[in-house]
Amino acid sequence: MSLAVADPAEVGAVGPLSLPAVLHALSDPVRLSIVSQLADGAEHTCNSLDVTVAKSTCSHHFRVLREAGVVSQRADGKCRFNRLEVEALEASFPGLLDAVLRTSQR
Amino acid sequence: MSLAVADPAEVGAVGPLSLPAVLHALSDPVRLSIVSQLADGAEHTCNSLDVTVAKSTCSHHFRVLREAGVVSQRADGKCRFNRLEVEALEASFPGLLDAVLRTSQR
DNA sequence: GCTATAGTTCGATGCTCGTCGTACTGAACG
DNA sequence: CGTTCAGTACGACGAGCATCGAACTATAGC
Repeated sequence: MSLAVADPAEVGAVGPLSLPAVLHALSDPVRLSIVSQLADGAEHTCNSLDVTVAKSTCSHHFRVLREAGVVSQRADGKCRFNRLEVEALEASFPGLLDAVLRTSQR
Repeated sequence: MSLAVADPAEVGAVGPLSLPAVLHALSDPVRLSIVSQLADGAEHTCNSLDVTVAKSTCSHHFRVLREAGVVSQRADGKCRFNRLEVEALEASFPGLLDAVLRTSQR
């Protein structure tokens, strides 16, 4: 069964946005790279990103980012488009994303 | 012997200040609380902080923060005074500390 | 010299995490 | 219907981590 209710790792996991969870999600180099690549504002599929890990590992990292509320996912046909949750992050932790991206993108 | 050379967890661990390491150091609730309490700019000893963990655990957390370059330590008699490395953090990751403190202090 | 105090170090323990390959699901396209 | 493609779920494995108590070091005070 899969009725698309509020799964823990559902697409737009709208939780209280815990700061430790967000910081932990950003503390992994692979996830930091993902977030960095997602920062162009466009939607990306898992495959369209430049990651050096296996597919399942990539899926795991997206799950962590999703559960922390850092990214959201939208299914469209075969693909799942991922988006940085810029507004939600900015609302909860103003300036945090900017500070992280400023140094990780360079 | 202890000639005060460059130990890995020396007082003023001046490394390249890795962003993942800093984020990981800040991603633990206990350490976040420590940093938050250190944010008044004053120096604190381990004992003068309000932490709920054992002494050895506290020492461990300070070590992690030290190795990430988030805090530095100064020995004076029996006590070790800890300081937030505001300048170093601001130089490496401008705005990051502010963004973290703004939401964790409230 | 003893004792109290502040912190570190040292196992030990149990949990979490990052990684992988494989199996699975679900959609598109013949 | 069968196949391919995108992504997830499931173990499994090794490493790291948070936690503790106990032993240790070093300083200060008596």
